[in-house]
Amino acid sequence: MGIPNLLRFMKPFIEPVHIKKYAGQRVGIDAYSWLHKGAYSCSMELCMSPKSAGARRYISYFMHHVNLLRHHKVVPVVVFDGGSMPCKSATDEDRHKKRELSLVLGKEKLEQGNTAAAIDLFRKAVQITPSMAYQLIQILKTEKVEFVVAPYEADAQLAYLATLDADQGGIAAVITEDSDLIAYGCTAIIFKMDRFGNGEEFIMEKTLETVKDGLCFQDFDQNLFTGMCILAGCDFLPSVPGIGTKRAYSLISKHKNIDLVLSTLKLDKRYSVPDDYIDSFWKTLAVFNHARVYDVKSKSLKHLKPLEERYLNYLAGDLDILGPALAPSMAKAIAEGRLNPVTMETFDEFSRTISPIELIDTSALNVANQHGSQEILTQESSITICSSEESRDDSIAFAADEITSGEQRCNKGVLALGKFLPQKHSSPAVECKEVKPKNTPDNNPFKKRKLPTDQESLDRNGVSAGLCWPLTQESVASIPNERSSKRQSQQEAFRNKTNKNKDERSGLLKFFMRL
DNA sequence: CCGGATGCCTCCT
DNA sequence: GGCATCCGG
Repeated sequence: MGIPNLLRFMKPFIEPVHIKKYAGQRVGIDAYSWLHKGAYSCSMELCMSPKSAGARRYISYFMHHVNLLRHHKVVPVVVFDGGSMPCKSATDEDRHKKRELSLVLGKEKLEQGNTAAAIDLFRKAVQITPSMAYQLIQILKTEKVEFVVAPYEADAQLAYLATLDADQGGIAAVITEDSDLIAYGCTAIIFKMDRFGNGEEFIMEKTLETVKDGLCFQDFDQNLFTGMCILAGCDFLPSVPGIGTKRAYSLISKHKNIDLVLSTLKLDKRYSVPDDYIDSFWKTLAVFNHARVYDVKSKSLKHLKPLEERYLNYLAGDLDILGPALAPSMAKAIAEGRLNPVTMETFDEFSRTISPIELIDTSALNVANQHGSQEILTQESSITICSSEESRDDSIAFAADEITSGEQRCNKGVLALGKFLPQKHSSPAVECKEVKPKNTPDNNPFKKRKLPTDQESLDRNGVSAGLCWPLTQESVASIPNERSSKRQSQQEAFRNKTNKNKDERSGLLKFFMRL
């Protein structure tokens, strides 16, 4: 849901822009926003006959926008969400249930012959599945459009790419609908881009130095800015009741210090601050600062902003709030769209019934040919993820999940795959079919804090509760050594938890050692 | 004035 | 996901 009202609040710093401003540059695309809008045009088909040609109109929509960018000599870099996408938070759970209800009601209406009402309900039932993303990826590959599947949040991946130079695979701006990009400190964002290339632009640097409409961020650094966003409420942590963007801004603006803001808030009798709020706040800030992203160069996971080794050790047992680490082979497979980041399944080739070329309509192809893949290829992008060498990937596909099969991906199983996965290949090959991922890892435990419905997640929260936060600038400088024994036991607990899932994992391990 | 809850819209014609 | 609107503190 992003940060409620943040865009409206930031309106004075958002200006009209046309995409041609970025001619000759690389621009990142939050795939979810175009997928969702595109799906709206074929919601009924997606609900009733997901494998029909009509159900792929969302791909035409997407490619139209891609080709619009190419037409203006902008190089698109498409970024998909990775783990934990379908079961993000409690509110997502609610939405999911509402969508399922709409689907059922829609089918009823259709049977009754009330098409108009049915269409209305199907629109409310639209969901973006990994399968849809996978099908789009096949087209992006044939069209030589660069893409990457983020290990977790696409937003974090986009913010990371925005920090890199173009020759390192970086992007000059991000196209999205999601205000979270602001919280991640993304340098340049284009919101609400329409099919003609008009949008609204947010530039972080400009915002931090301009005074407008009584708003002034001149004394804000990135942490204060992100802190303001977290206070106003975000997907990871709901705001203290009564606090929205304006009060968040006032508080940060007044104290210019997060510790002070939090302690002031805690003492203020007008608000009831949950006991674990301050703790959670710092964790959330750590997620926005150090989220796991995929580094194309090293083909492994990195942190959005570097997390120094000593902090890594310090946080050892608690790093799962960033989502489990993934072995490079796995991170790579996810990033390249070969592995379903939610279920961790690869697939069987039989699940894919349509060849990529059949998925795209001819009009899209014509436009593509006009503006040409050629020029895109000649653009220097030393890091093109989807290279032709991977044509073998065409035989692999996401399991063709129906639009209705949400809950199987919303797995309550707790499994930290992460740092205990082997980093080297060494073992005999194992058939894909032996990969048994039914009990899939829950990718972002921190988010699950919002819905601690099962005992395991409660246990885990119990474990995290005793950890060594916060990571304020002050406290980071003086990490206490005396906590080492505590840390040790936490690590041990973590290890035990991981071992418990060893068997479930072994199939996966064997498979990935082969990669 | 401020924040929160609610309900409608995103496609394309 | 956003946005407009109305309502309650």
